Amino acid sequence: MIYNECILFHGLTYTELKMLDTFAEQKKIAAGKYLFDQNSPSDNVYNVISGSVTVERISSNGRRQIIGILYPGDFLGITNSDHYDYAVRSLTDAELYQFNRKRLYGLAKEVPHLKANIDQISSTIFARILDHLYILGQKKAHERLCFLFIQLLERQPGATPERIDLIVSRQDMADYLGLTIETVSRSLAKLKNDGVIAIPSLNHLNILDLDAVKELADT
Amino acid sequence: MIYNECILFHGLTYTELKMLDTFAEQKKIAAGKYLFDQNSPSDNVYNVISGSVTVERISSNGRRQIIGILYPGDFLGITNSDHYDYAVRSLTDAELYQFNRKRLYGLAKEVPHLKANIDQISSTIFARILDHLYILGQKKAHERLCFLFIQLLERQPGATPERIDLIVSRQDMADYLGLTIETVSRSLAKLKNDGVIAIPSLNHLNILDLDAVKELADT
DNA sequence: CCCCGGCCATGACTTATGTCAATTGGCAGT
DNA sequence: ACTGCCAATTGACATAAGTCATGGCCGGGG
Repeated sequence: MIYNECILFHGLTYTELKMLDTFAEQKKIAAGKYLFDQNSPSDNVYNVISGSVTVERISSNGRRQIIGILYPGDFLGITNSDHYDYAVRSLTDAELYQFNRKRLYGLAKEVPHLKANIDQISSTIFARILDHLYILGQKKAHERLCFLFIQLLERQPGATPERIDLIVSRQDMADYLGLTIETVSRSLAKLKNDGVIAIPSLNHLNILDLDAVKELADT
Repeated sequence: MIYNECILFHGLTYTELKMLDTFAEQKKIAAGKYLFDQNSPSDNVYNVISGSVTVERISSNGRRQIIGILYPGDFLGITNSDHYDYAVRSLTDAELYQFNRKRLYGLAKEVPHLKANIDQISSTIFARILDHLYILGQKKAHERLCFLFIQLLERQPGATPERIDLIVSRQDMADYLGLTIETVSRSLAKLKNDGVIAIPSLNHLNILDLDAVKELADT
């Protein structure tokens, strides 16, 4: 059990942690690979240790919606269904902890603290999805981008307003925000012209006017 | 305890049901009224008994996003947070069961079956939100409308393809689908012209080509 | 060092959706 | 039956976003 700061483990006894450990596995995945596909059986719950992954849904006609961008500490695969209704792809080389779902849920029945932690995680995910839903329904392109910036700033390790590493491609931004890549490009240009942000290099974002970004992103 | 078919109660003993009953109250609410406002303390969990309500989020600048349309049997207010991050408004006169949230969750700790039922409900809500998110990110106006039609058809009591009562106004449709009322009107006209649907009167929908609607709505 | 290929940016144009305003249509109350 | 009201439709127009095409930039492999 090398990753102990995880919310899943809060308040558990040493014995309980040891039991978790019996069905936890460490998993590595290369950048751009899929951890699992949409509709595959929901055998495991994962916890991101390092790197970054996206949760995405692809429809029969090829349109893709990115549902979430996950960082170390984040969970995925928590569901009551017997299959995932999304796929998970790595943005970077990534390491994850993999827990057998059935056994994790079984243990959670015995250990109230563990169950409470899982519920807390679900609740956080739900709140994020609601924000995202609102953004997609009501916001214009440049506002959606600001929403993304705030997400990156708040959640990406090491991010500061002065420097945020854009590990997502323009296409990923588009798929996360329900836009096309060209609209993303143009909206970035607009925000640059307005002096709200700067993009010193392709994959570096500098938020010049944080208040403006927050205002535009506001849910 | 007059409403016994509810999923929340599946598998509970008579004694357990009696305990639930001690903190359940029946609540009536007139059409168009708010059951609670956004950011109000999350004191209760509700179960819709009759009528229909919407879950909605309104931002500081006045834009409104309807997150869900709920029917008898549906739950709302399930959260781990101490406040709701949405408001609930009735579309029709409605009756609901109100459960004190703290006491319900307390009982759920004692009664694993009850906890499992709550988890099942949360899971269903989550799946719906994911579909909705995808629709808002990727679909055109007339496709979004078809998505709504399928929702109504599947969930509204008494709905058949030949006759669906539109208890939602055009504005509600717009706010649910992230569109304007005019676009809703025009997209309805388009679907009528294409022979996919008919609207015999303002609030009655007749799906003429169900396959086409399903195809357009597909998530 | 140079070339190639994958992103990204940008321009020109199209289209979907939003905005504003006028009109219609149904319904309730008199 | 008339009136007034509210919701929905429709038209004319504006604008945001999508589409298609081109060219630039940068990094990796030869």
